[in-house]
Parts: sequence; C-alpha cells; structure tokens
Amino acid sequence: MEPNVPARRVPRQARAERRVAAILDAAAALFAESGYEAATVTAMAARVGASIGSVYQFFPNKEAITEALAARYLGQLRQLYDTTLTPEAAHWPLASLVDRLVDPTVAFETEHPGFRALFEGAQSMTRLPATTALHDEVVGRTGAIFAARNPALDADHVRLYARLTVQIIKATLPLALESQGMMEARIVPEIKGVLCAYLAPRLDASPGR
Amino acid sequence: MEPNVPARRVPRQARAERRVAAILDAAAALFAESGYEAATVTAMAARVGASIGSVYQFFPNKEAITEALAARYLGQLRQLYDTTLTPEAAHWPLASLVDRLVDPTVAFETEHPGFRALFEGAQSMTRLPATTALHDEVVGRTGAIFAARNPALDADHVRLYARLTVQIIKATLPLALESQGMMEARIVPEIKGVLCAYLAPRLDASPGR
Amino acid sequence: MEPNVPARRVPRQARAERRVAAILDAAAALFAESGYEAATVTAMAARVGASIGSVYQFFPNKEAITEALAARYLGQLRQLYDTTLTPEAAHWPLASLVDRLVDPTVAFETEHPGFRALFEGAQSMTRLPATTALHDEVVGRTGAIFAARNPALDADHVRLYARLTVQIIKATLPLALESQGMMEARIVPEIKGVLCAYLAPRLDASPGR
Amino acid sequence: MEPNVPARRVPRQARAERRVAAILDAAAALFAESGYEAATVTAMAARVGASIGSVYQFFPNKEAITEALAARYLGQLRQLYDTTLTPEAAHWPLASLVDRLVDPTVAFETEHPGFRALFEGAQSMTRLPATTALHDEVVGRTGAIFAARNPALDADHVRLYARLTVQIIKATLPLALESQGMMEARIVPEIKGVLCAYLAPRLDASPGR
DNA sequence: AATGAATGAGAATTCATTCAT
DNA sequence: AATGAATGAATTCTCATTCAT
Repeated sequence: MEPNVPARRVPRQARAERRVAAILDAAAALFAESGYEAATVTAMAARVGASIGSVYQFFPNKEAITEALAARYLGQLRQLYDTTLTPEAAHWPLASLVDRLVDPTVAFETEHPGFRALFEGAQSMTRLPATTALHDEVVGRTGAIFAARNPALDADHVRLYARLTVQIIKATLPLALESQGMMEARIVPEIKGVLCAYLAPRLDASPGR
Repeated sequence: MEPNVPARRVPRQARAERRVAAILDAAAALFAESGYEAATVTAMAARVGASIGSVYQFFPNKEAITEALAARYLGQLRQLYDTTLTPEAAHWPLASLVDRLVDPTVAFETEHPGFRALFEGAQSMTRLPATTALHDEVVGRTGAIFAARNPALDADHVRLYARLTVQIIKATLPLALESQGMMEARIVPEIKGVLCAYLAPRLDASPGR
Repeated sequence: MEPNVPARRVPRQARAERRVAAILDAAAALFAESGYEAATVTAMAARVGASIGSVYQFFPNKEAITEALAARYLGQLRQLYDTTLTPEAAHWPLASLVDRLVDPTVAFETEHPGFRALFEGAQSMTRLPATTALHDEVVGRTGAIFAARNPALDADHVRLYARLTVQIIKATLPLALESQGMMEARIVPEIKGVLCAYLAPRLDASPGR
Repeated sequence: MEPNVPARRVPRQARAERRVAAILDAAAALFAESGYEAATVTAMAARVGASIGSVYQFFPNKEAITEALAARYLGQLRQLYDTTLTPEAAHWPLASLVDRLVDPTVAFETEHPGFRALFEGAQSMTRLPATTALHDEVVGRTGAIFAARNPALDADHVRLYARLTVQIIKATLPLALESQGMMEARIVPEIKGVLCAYLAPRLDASPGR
C-alpha cells in the first residue's frame, strides 16, 4: 500500500518532514536515556530546538509521538529483516541462522538506542498498539524462518518457539550491551549458544523425535 | 548478619506492624498493576484505607516503601531458596535441578505479583539498592548451585552462566504467567527445555569438551 | 527571524516580562506582609492572577524568585547609591553625609516594602547568595565612603565601622517606619544622631587621637 | 513570692516540672539552630526523648510552648536585671553604665541561645504577647535607668532613647557573637563606643543643651 | 506553522494537632 | 500521663496539553 496521493496529515513540505524526524530522534534519545515516563515532551522540543507548541503541531500527544517512533522502527526493522532474514537463511546451518537472528538485532539496538525502551514494553506503554506491532513483527519473522526450516511444525509450535527465542534475545542482549568490552565479547556467543542448544532439537529434529 | 535496612520507624505496636505490612501489600499490588512510577503513594494510602500522612508515619518517602518491599521479598526469597535450592539439588539429574530453579520462581511470582516490577528493575528504580540485592541474591544462589555441580568451572564462567540463566527465566516467565491455561502449561516445560539444553554441556561437561 | 536562541528563561515577549515583574512584586508584597516562609508560591500566583504553573514557567523554584527579587533590589540599590553616595559626599560635613546614608535608605525601604525581609536575612534565607550580595553592597558602599573620608583608616577599621553603621541603620529604621506620624519624624533624626556621635571621632579624627 | 498553694494548671509533680523544663530547653535549642518555623514540635519531642503526645499533654500548641519559653526568659531576664541594672548603676560613669547594659546581655545571649530568636521577633511570632513582653521588659528597664540618671527627661524622650539603645544592642550583638575570637573582642567595645557617644549628650546633658 | 505563555490536575512530602490505647 | 498512630490541609513542584499572538 503506497498511495502517491498526498494524504491530509502527511507533511507535504520537506521542512516539516525533517522536523518530524528530528522530534522522533529526540524522543528516541530521551527514551533511551531516561525511560518513557521521564522523557518529557518539553525535553523533546528543547532537544530539537523547537517550541512545545511546534511539537504539538505534528503530534496530538505524547502517545502519538511514541507510536510514530515505533512505526519508524517497524519500517527499519522490516528492511533489516528483508536483507538479513532471507528465505534461504532458513536452510543454513543452525549456527549461521542463529547468527542471523542475533547479530542484526545487536546492531539494530546499538544503532537505535531508543528501540529497546519501546521493544521491552514497560507497563506504561503496553497499551500502545505500535509497540505490540514491533514485537509481533519480530516474532512473526522469526516464526516464518522456523516454519520454513521445519515444515513439520504446526503453527502453535512455531509461535511457541519463536516467542521464546525472541524473549531470550530480548532479555539477554542488555547483558551484552551494558557490559564493557571483553564481557560483551563473551556474552553474545553465549546467547547464541543458548539458542543453538534450544533450537537444534526443535528445528532440526532427527526423524526419531 | 544485620540487614542494611535502616529501621527508623520501627513499629512497636501490633497495629502499626499490620499497617506497615498492609502498605507494602498495597504497594506491591500497585506496582504489579501499573508499574513503579504510576503507583502513587496516595493510591497506596487509599488502598489500605489510611491517610497519606499515615503512610509517611512509617516511611520517609516512596523509595523507602519500595526498598522495604524489596527487603521483604528478599527475605522470602531466601527462605524459599533455603528449602528448594538445597546443596544436594546440585547433584540431581539436570532436569530435576532445572525444575528446582524454575518451579519455585513461578510459584513466587504468582504469589507475589509485585515482585516482578522490582525484580525487572526499570530505569526508574535502578538506583535502589534493595532492587539490586534482589537480583544479586537470585544470581548468587544460582551460581552457587552451578559451582557445586561443576567444580571445574572458574568464577567467571559460573557468573556468566548464572546471569544468563536468571535472565532467561526472568524474561520467559511472563510468557507463562500472562498466558491463559493451556498455553501456560506448555510454556513452563519449554523454558525448562531451554535451560536444560543450555546447561547440560556446561554443567555436565563430558571430559572431551 | 531569530535563529540564535538566547538564554532559556529570558522572556522574549513583553507580556512575559510584565508577568515576571508582577510575580516579583507579589513576592515582595508577601515577604513584607508575612515573611519569607509564609509567603507561598501559590499566594504569589494568586496575587498576580496567574496559575502556579505560570509562575513556574519563569522560575524553577521559590528560591529563584527570591534571588531574582534580590537581584532587582540590588540593581535599584546601586542606582540609588550612584546618585546619592557620590564621591564628593565623603567630604561633606558629617551631618550631611549621614543624611545621605540614612535618607535614601528610608526612602528605599518605604518604596520597596519587600526589601527589608531580604535585607534582614532570616535564618531561612541566609544561604541565598543574592541576599548576601545585598548586604555586601550596602556595607561596601558605606565603607568606600568612610575610606575616602579618612584615608588613615586601615581596611579592618573601615569594615568594622561600616558594618556597625549598616547594622544600626538596619535595626533602627523599622522603628521609624512602624511608627505613626509624629514618632517617625522624631526617630529618623535620632538615628542620625547616633551615627554622627559614633562616626565623628572615627572619621573626622582630630590629629591628637 | 512563692505561693505554696498548688495552682490548677501548675504541674504538681516534680517529674512533670522537669519534663516541661526539658521541652522548653529543646524548643530553645531548636529555635537557635533553625529558627522558629523550622523548629517542629516533633523535633522537640524527639530531643526530649518523649512522644509528641506527651508534649501536647503540657502545651496546647506550638505557640504555647513559645510563650512559655518567652515567659521563662522573662523571669531570668528580670533576675539578671535585678542584680546588674541596680538603681545605683544609674549614677555611675557612663562607660560603666554602658558596660552594665551590654555585658549582661552578651552573657545572656551566649548562655541562652534560643533567646535571640524570640527577642528579635520575626514576623512569624510577632503576634505572640510573651515575645512583646520580652522586648518591653528590656526597654522598660533601660528606660528606668535613663530616667533615674537624668530626671529632666520627659517620658517620651526616655522611651525614645531606650528603644534606640535596645535596638542598637539587639542588632549589633549578633556581629559579636557570630565573629570568631579576635573580631568579637573588637566588636563589643565598638558597640559600647556607639552607645557612649549616643547617650553622653542625652543622659549627661551639660546645662547649656 | 511557530512560539512560548498559561493552565491545572496531580504528585510527593511536611507538620501541627487529635485520638485511641 | 504516656505513647505513637492517624489525620488532612497545605506546600512545593511537574508536566501534558491548550491557546493567544
């Protein structure tokens, strides 16, 4: 769905688009630095060098900013998966597949510091649909690969394995990102170890299973 | 062993003790329902049917309430581990050991809905020492068992495995608790599957590894 | 087009400037009426017909309001001294000099009822730098005149005499301001009498001293 | 005058009397340390090692405590004046009389640190009668001496001179008490110098005046 | 669109005072 | 009398949001 018709709410001027992007950048940075609640709209405006009024020109409220940011992440995530989680990856050696699951995520979280705040989904933003969409996308993509790799799996199992996998990555990545240097180098392989050990019997089932 | 909790307002009367407990209960419930920031002291007071002033009779501020709650959880957790994570458990079959790691935690989180909010440690309460203590306790106990099971492990590895293990349980449990009925029944075994697969080669290393 | 955003809290709009001034006026009035602690920010807001939020738009806290008020007084005081405590005054007959020390102060305190609360410096605001600056300015100007009049004085004596002089004026003025009509007329000359008697031998030392 | 008849409100038991005294001591100390408003009744109770309830057993409110303290000071002040400001002092050399006015006050303020807070009479306690009584006592005694020394003075002048004198002492003493060592030694004589210079022509008027 | 002042509901916290035990 | 828990009004300050210019 890509309408060429300029929709009403879509900013038509380049300047406006740039400002919207800047606001989202500011929001992302603040979410990363201090969490969702502590990130005030005023702070976002200040960070962009705009007035609060200007921010509210583009977004009706804080929630909308968050949703827009999540939507932007969603798009970027899809692009990332389109290039990294390709269909053929499903049939690679498990270790390589796991690399493809973990490494881009590490990169993405590193490059988009605000992502985690939205992805983790604290209680305060659980209600935001876009946040859920983010999670669903990741689980969905992961599940798709799993299903492609092991066609014998029914949908429930696919979903179950995918959710666990995503949850594990989500929870352990911070360990890697927070750690300094050497420790980080150790943790990422360890995460991969967890996943390989978990997925091997489930995705590459020996006929006897 | 003297707990570090500075007991300013040590309640001498039974009524006071009951009230303190009730406040902590209310705090726990609110943390569970709406998260740390959204849980206001006013709401806590209302929930126990007291005036805010009454709450402040026992706690100097919201942080202190949180710390006290965390301290209470810490005590209960220690008791739990004393009875479930016994030294001999270290030498049971891995599946049984994993049961001992997961099942009591499931029970604890089910019975203490506020625990997760403190255990997860959002940015907003990262600074609270008691919250860290909670995490350290769990990691410490887990590591102790690992070390006992495989004396060949050096301290760094013990800590690494324990942290990953705890993080995995922490992140996947919500999946089980949020899910309704059937799904929950499936998820807990799955979590155990993850852990068994991960820990088997690390704790029960074949000599050739 | 003003790309170079000036300081944060500097009001750019005339309305804002007027409001800031009004807030300071309200603060001054309340300080005069009921003292520093009793003067609440809420009361200031009410007095200017604004919401508390509006006050906090311009001042981060009560202290800042006080400091700003003190700073305004400091500026006005300097202007006053620039025109009344001129260098040549140092060499007038002592009675005239004393007139110049007392009369403008009486006028200033009469016109600025909030000044005294800040100038007296209750314990509660001792820490505010601007308050100290007020006192230092008055003592400094007074001392400068003394030094000019009697170059034989060392710095310690200048300061000693100036401090006593200021303290005496500070303490006795209220007597004049509080008194009704006739009494006031009597007290001001009396204050001048005190100062003349005190300063004559110190500033206009006969050679034999 | 010590009535043996047990008055109603007068605590009859020694213990109660001691407690009342202790509360006043605590109040005095707190007034001195942090001023009237900052001195909380709870802090007084804590300082005495009693409960707030116990404090309110003896005093209906904070004001009453303040009044009682002022009353105690009044008694002590009277005793002091009875022994230092004797009738014959009125006819001593002026310098000696001034010594008698200043020195005991210095001593009293040093020994009773809470006195100044009450004596200065911040706006917050201006309404308390006992505080006024304190001031009136000092002015009255001073005036009595002045009248005795110079019978030619009419009541208005006596009061005028006395008020100025007291105000000067009140305002300059803190300079002496706050200063460390050497400075203090210099300030007290200076204060006396002010007073001698001021009072000489007024109390010891040459016939030609 | 941009600006930034205005708003006001709430949040945390304090403290004099009352009351049940 | 003593104790200390209970009360609640008052205070400072925050922040999302609206509105006039």
